[in-house]
Amino acid sequence: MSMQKTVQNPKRELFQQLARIGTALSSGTRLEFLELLAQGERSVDQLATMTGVTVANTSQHLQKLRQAGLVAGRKEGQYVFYQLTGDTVVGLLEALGKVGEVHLAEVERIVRLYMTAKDDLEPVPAMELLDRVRKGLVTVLDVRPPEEYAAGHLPGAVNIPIHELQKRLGELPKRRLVVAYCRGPYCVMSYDAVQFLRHQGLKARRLEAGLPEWRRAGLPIER
Amino acid sequence: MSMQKTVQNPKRELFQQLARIGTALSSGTRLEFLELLAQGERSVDQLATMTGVTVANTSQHLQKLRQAGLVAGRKEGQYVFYQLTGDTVVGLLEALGKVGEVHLAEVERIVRLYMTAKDDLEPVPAMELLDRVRKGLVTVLDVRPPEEYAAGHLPGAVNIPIHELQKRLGELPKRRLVVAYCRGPYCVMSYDAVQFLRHQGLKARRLEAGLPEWRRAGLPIER
DNA sequence: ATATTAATCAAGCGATTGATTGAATACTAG
DNA sequence: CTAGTATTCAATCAATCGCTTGATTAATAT
Repeated sequence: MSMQKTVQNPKRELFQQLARIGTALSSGTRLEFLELLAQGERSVDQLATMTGVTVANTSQHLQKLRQAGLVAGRKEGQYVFYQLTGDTVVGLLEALGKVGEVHLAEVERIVRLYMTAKDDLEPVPAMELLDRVRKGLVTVLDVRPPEEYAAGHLPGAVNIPIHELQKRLGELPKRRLVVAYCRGPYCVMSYDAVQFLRHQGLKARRLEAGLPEWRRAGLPIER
Repeated sequence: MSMQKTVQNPKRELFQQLARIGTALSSGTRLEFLELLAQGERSVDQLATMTGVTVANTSQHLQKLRQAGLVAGRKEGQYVFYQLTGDTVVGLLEALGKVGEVHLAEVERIVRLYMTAKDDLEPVPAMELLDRVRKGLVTVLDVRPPEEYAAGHLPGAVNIPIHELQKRLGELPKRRLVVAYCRGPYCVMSYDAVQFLRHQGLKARRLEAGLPEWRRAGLPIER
């Protein structure tokens, strides 16, 4: 009943505040929203339909994320577009994923199971790629939907959404190395693309990071 | 009532698992434990007395952290010593703090209020320091308790706990630059030390990171 | 105006959380 | 063995969480 704002230990108060961010990360659904928002801004019902979550529910989740300072909303017409508040948030998600892969057996299992064997599809480090692209030694393939590609993509990247890969196979070089990427470390599309291309006899590898990580690393982006 | 393990979308399952880590970070008390454990391993009641939390409560928190894969326990005699499972966890805490400082107004306020004006006590980047230490241009001051110093410290660092700083002031050079550090970005001791030393007419600055961040960056450590 | 669509608000539900308390295990010292 | 200590387990309770439902507030279109 007492509403006294006990001015406690400042450090404790600080951790209490940081814990609000932790709470924001404590729901799988919210993490899913964050990963989608890492690709660019989205409206509420875009997020709702993409995840299959109720609109009202989506709205509430977004408000929790906003209270934690992770996202910000921008009203345009009757739409409200949300986006991440900065690259530090992408860094936080990266760190979270890294810890999960290393220290949570269950996560490691899922990654290994569904993201196709990592050993077989060894990824390309981001730094290495830039050089090779400049020298024209590799073709960079963006397998995301055209809207996401339009909002920003790797320099010189070709955009062929994963579903059109089969019929547009001719656009890719037969001998040169193709490096595929998509949304991030947990985006399955680039895994599938590499697997498919290899099956077609092409030389294909996967980019280690997705676009958000690429941008966060301060590497150039094309529009 | 139904306990069916709905084999849903693998990505959803993955985020569900990562959310467990988020849940572990959703309590200020647990974050406090994590920060303490970043200094080195601690027994349950060490942590309990350091934070003023009940032993039983501490034990339960630690178990949640363990279930999230963030800490691991090692039994020795009648004690159980807990420690972080790896440097990735330190990285996660760093990322969390960074997001908080940048995007949570409340955190920024607390840091500015209690951690003493940042502008006035501009910190030294870690990389810069290593060079200057090798050249003998600066004195590195570790203001943590002797036990923590013994468990690992910066190369060539002098250990003078914050409480003994006044009476052992003679051990520090009057003209040379003194760089103080302690546990991490939210450790107030190094701020206080710098403020005190400056008041005594010495040249003093603060190290940006604490020991955990230093170690995580792969920089050398002395024992 | 009326209807439509996007987003939020408000109330209610079962499930989970953080903390307390007291008992139950371990291990050590005498 | 007994006494003491460190840790965990088990039960409890208020508070919070995630989600659903239905109403409400905006902006757009007819």
